[in-house]
Amino acid sequence: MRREFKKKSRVLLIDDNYEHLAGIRELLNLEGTFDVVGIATNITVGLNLIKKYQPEIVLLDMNMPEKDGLQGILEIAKLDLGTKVLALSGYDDADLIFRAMKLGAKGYVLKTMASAQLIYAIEEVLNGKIYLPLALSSRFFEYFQQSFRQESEKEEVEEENLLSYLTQREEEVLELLTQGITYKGVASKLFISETTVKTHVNNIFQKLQVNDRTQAVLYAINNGFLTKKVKMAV
Amino acid sequence: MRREFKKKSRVLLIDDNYEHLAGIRELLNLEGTFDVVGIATNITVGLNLIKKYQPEIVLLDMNMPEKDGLQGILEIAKLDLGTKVLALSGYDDADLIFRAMKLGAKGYVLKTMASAQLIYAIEEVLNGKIYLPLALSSRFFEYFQQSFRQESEKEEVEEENLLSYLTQREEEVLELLTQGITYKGVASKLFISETTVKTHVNNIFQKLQVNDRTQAVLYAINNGFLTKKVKMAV
DNA sequence: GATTTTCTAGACCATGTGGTCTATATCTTA
DNA sequence: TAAGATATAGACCACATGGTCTAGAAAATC
Repeated sequence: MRREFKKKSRVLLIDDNYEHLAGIRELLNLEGTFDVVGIATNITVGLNLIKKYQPEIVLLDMNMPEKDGLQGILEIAKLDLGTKVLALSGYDDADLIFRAMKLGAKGYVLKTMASAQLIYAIEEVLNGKIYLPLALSSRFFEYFQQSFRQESEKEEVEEENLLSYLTQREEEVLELLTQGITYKGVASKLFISETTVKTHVNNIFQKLQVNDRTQAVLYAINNGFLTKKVKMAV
Repeated sequence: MRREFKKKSRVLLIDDNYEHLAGIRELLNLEGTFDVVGIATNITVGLNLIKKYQPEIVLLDMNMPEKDGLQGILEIAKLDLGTKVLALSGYDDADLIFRAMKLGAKGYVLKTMASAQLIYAIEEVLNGKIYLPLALSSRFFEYFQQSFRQESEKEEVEEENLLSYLTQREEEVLELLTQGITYKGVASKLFISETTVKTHVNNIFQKLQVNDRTQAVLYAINNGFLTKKVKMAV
């Protein structure tokens, strides 16, 4: 590894708990491969220090008063300095983990974890990897899958909606309507007369309980008529 | 643990490679805590065996000809027997991992991994956990974050779209159009005359380069006019 | 202060849209 | 075989919609 010949990695710490802050600084200094370029007890100060010292990685506490950690991740990203964020938290709140990762945190570790694991996490992140301990990734995935389950359940319910009463031909017509095509256009696309299209459209309106094409299109979109084909294409 | 007093867990294997199938069966039988109730070299047969033997867990190969593994996950879920699926694959394809997890796989392991790790994965999944080895979860998260990054970049681009040329009043009118309201309705809602509404609408059409309200509404929806307010509220 | 933009609103007209009713051929289902 | 659903299509009518042009008042910008 010959890490000792490498330049030390610049690290910045943001945590509203000063004790904890000092503890981590101590730990990282002892490790010897890190250079703690700054510490801050709130986001605003932290952002200024980041701009000033351009650390490679920021250890960011998630549970802070005022501007919370999620906001912090966003704002650090906005600086566009390529700063990596390793989220720190006292709790393994699935929602928080999910959102932090979604916003681009490179990792998420619990404060209760062994210091060796923290060091390891930092190194992994510095090496360009994303690090989430097994216990947390497990929580993350439960949340992740649950959100998709809810989505698909909602979709199933939606399949029992008014759209299901449409005949195949009516669906074809509706699909063209959702592209903003006129009667004439639909007629020529489906090789039927304009009046036939009108008949279909009128039947669609009655089945969807709407009065005009705009409402029909809106109903279709809101009830997954279009997305069904695109979305979740396995 | 006293695992030896527990009932053996019913396991089913699906993999188009019979050699591999037999190998895993051997491994699990040696382990002693599993009861391999069936093996199949394709999804269709596998589904029938699942219905028959109702295994607690299915080890499902992702890379199969014809019906692929993702389809398999979906169809096993549709059986609604609470069968847990542990995905097996030869490659750490991020997209495949992402989609498998999205569809509800309880875990994902590589065929190249040590057998002890496979056993561990199976046990974790049987215990109701979701198991993704660090290397794979790392790949998953890269993919996951990238998809969100693209999404937000796309949104930023979209803010530079034709919608931005609309005046405030025109936006108000458009918003009402997206609710399927007529000229008359818009006029009374905004306390202006119907002809004024028409003027606004015509201006909107020109700015959005469309010919009718349906297309305008579609443009608005597709370009985040409505969702912008709701979506991604951190 | 002059210019531009925005919001307002009218007139006129062609055409698209929606409502209703009738009707035939085909196909499915009871 | 009769009944029902579906796809087709015509006629007629009222009105909503879209295109174009003109124009005044207010606000913003230069």
